[in-house]
Amino acid sequence: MTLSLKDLITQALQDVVSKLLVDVETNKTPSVALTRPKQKEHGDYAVNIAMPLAGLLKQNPRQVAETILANVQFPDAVASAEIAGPGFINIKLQAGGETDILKGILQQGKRYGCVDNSQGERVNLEFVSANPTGPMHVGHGRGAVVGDSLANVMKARGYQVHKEYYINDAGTQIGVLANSVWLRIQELQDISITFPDGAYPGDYIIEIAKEILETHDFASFEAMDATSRLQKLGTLAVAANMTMIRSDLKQVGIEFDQYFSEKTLHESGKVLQLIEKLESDDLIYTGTLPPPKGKEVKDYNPIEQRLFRTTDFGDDVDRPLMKQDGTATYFAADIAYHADKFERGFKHMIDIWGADHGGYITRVQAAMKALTGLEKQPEVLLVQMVNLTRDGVPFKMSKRAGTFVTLSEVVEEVGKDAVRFNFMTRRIESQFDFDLEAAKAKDAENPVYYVQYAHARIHAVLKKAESEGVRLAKVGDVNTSLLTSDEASKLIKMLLVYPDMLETAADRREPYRIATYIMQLAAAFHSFYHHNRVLGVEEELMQARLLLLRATAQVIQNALELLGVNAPETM
RNA sequence: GCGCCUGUAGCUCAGCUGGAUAGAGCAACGGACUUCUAAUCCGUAGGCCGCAGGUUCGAAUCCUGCCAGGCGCGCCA
Repeated sequence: MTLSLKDLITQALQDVVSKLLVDVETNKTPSVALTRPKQKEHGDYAVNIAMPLAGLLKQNPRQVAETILANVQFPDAVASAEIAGPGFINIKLQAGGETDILKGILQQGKRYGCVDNSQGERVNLEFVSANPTGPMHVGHGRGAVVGDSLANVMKARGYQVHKEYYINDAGTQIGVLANSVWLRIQELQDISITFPDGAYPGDYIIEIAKEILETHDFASFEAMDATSRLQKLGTLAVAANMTMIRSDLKQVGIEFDQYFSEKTLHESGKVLQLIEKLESDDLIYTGTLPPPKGKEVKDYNPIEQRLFRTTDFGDDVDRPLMKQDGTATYFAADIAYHADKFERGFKHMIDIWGADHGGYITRVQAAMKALTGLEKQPEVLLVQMVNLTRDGVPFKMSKRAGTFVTLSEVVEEVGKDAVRFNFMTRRIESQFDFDLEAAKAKDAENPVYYVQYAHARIHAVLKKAESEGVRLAKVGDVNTSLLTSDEASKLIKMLLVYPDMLETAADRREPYRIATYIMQLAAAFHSFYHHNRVLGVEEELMQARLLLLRATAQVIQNALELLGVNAPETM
């Protein structure tokens, strides 16, 4: 791996820092961090290292900066370094010092910004995991898009990512689903039914009922006893829903490496084995839980039950693993699931959950600590709620009432690219107001068209060049140091920052950075385009500008691909 | 009552784990198409960074306490 210019400068400074600290007693050596200053006058890079050092050396920052500059051995590409403000060191590079890297972008192509690492850390990334009781709604869509993009960035930065979907195909909800389908099946046979409050009212249940009747005799269900009928219908309905969910996911360009069924955990006995193990490790005792806070519980009656000592591992209260009816709780299955991931060799797990599961994090992590000794596993990313509006008027979403808006409907209405890009324009910690009309609008309000337009524009120029018989010079022969205009410098800077941006996006699990970045990159390009003519200028300069355009197109394409968004050549 | 998330321009959001004069887009106003795609660009205006303390050379960023909004708090998943 070759060191970038930035790395070389950082190293040169770091060496001096270590030397200066030789005689100082300290347990920490401040690390040099180059930044890109906002103001052009502050040079190409700036370092604040003199400030933290000043405290340790008991000198004033500017003095320290002088000492550093007197001793540092910068690489040749550094034109000047001067002290500014309270003690910043501003570094200016030779004119065109970094423009060479543009050539690297074209040589690396799709790999620019990526890290090759076959030894990269294995990570299990679980996301979406929407219940198989209906189609995906918009809220699921956000988690899906974020998860998929995160997987892409982390892969690009050398992690080995395994994408997993946990199917909650066990528990009472499946019973409700099965019953709802059974009612609809009877209804389709003109049997009069009463549809209870608890059942799922959505029309998709009728579709599922129809589908099932296409391959199964009504009589065969009638012949069964109620329990096995519901079991059979549950299985069929889950399968139908998963087919639907997978197609919803495919519609936004998402596929998983593995779909993991909760049911199999129960059937294989893994859940019970887990409970037995905890029993034998003396982590379970008989006790009574206090009544819940928050809401009034009228008929609260304390029950004595077997409790898992999760409080010993950081949880607020101990948790039951078995319900009164003798079946396992969701929590029991979930820790069996995460334990299974661990057994499959994943020491690092990331789960993406909806904000409504926030209260669940501590108990799962506590359980995992008890079982595996791992700290803070799984690493949970909470995605805040999506508030859907149309022209500013909110939609009430309720799966129960059947009034939710499906992801599929939204994708059909506004398109995959707009959905994916829009979901990536905000940090996951902030709630998302998703307005259907705004997302659909093909105007400046919609950032996805802004960036796609930039890409298409570049290709328009390239095509024009081709049609005019312009022959692209060999990359190595292009004189990139001619790219000196303000707009060109800004654009080049944006292109150079790309690998750093990807690194933070991956390491900090902040894939939204990619979207923010592309918008800035597109802005830098549009500005360049407007002020610098590419075709028809003097040959050498034209070749340099064409190279810059190609590099820009490459980076836009790479970045959009990570977001699962198309980079069109014409619009 | 407790836990998690949020509060930055009229609106929607960035602000690179403490740096230099807090930035974009939309909306408003004023400009730029005989010239590579105007789905674009350039400019003007717009800010007690929720409030109050604290930490330090330096705070939108870290800590504490309030205020406001969202989510959650029995063997539902």
